[in-house]
Amino acid sequence: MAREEYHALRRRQVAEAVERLVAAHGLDGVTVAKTAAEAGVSVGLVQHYFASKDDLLRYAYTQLTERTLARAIEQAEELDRHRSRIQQALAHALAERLPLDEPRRAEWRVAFAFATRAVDNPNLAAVRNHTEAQIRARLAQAISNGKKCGEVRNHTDPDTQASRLLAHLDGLALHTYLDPTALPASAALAALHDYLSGIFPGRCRAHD
Amino acid sequence: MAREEYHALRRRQVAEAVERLVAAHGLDGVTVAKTAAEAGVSVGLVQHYFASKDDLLRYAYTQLTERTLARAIEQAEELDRHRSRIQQALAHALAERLPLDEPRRAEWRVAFAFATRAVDNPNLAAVRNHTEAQIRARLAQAISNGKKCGEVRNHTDPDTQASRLLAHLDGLALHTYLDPTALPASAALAALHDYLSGIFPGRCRAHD
DNA sequence: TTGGTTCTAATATGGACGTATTGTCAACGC
DNA sequence: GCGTTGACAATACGTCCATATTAGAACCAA
Repeated sequence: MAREEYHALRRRQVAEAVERLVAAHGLDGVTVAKTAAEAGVSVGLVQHYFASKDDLLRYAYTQLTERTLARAIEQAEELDRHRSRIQQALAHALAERLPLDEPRRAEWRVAFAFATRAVDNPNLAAVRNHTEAQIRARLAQAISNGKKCGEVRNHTDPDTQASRLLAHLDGLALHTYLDPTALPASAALAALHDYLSGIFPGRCRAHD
Repeated sequence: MAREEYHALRRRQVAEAVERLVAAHGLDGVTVAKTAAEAGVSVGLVQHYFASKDDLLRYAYTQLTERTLARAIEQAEELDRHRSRIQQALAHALAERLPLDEPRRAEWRVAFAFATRAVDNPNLAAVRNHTEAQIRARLAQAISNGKKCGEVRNHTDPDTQASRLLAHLDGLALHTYLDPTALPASAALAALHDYLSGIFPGRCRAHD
């Protein structure tokens, strides 16, 4: 294995340990020593691969956002290949972001922990805003496509609706996460579908 | 001043110092020593009035939620007295929860910090869920009133819509808070109004 | 072989923090 | 008057943490 590959691999191993710790005990529960133990390495190794704890957290967060974004894109493209309605494709892709079951709940927990810390941490904020901008752009593109296709009304503004959709999604996710009795996962999913129906009231006139 | 009053006053003074610290430096920035300094008292005093740091935070959070809830209710009742449309009254009351300007941003920051910590802290979670339930109930009541009045469609389910409305609101607040460039405060407010228009499409047939 | 990086580990350091302990002083009941 | 209790302050204690330091092992170059 090339030296560089090895380097990247090690960093990923440690970053994954961070994720597990955040999922289990929150961001406050992450310490360098615990991370090293979780990854089965020494503190020195962690220090060798990361200049500081902040550096470590930033890397872990970047890793996480890139992975989830890639998965969402893949989801959307998969459904696109099957010529589903845009609304359907979005519903599936966005549902990935809802804490519907335990694995997704854990992922959301980690992503959210980082997002909130990003408020006071410009490094993390940069990572978050970059990813969010990508997602928003893709959503806007999807809505724009919907207009050409006839699923979306002509006077709909893609950028505005994309922002609102994302906010709505995260609001549902937040509430389901914080108090699942008040907003059960199924209710959140139903709300997402209804909201999407509001943006995509029509039928696609034709596929190609 | 009665013994008990004095006691309550002291506790409030300290809790207010906690709020200022959270607003300025986040929940992580709150230490017992800093709280004492901010309140202009000694560490011993804080210890005297609060059994533990957790106790202190719980009290501060309770204080905060009660105050904001009372303000929202007052807002709504004020507008009710002026016989505004229910939609208008809700719009005003709910806008209080959006980080539209610096003071509200600071308040939201504090409330949000506690809400997120509530995930790992059953004590704080109890405080949060209790308040949220009250708000949801009032929203549902407002929507229900809207049905009787003709502002709301007959097939609308008040509880469901109240939950979704609250989630939407918090999603907007969250996004505006985390990245005001992506979702400016004005856009969040506009989104809230549009969303409310969806629930309240009609006109009130009559007042009394 | 020698010498120098790179990788990994163990341990040291210094600071921050929550809380316990102790002391002081005033008010109050007896 | 005198002990007791409540309000407050100062400081001590023990823990945890990020990071610095030091040391050794592995590998490659000269």
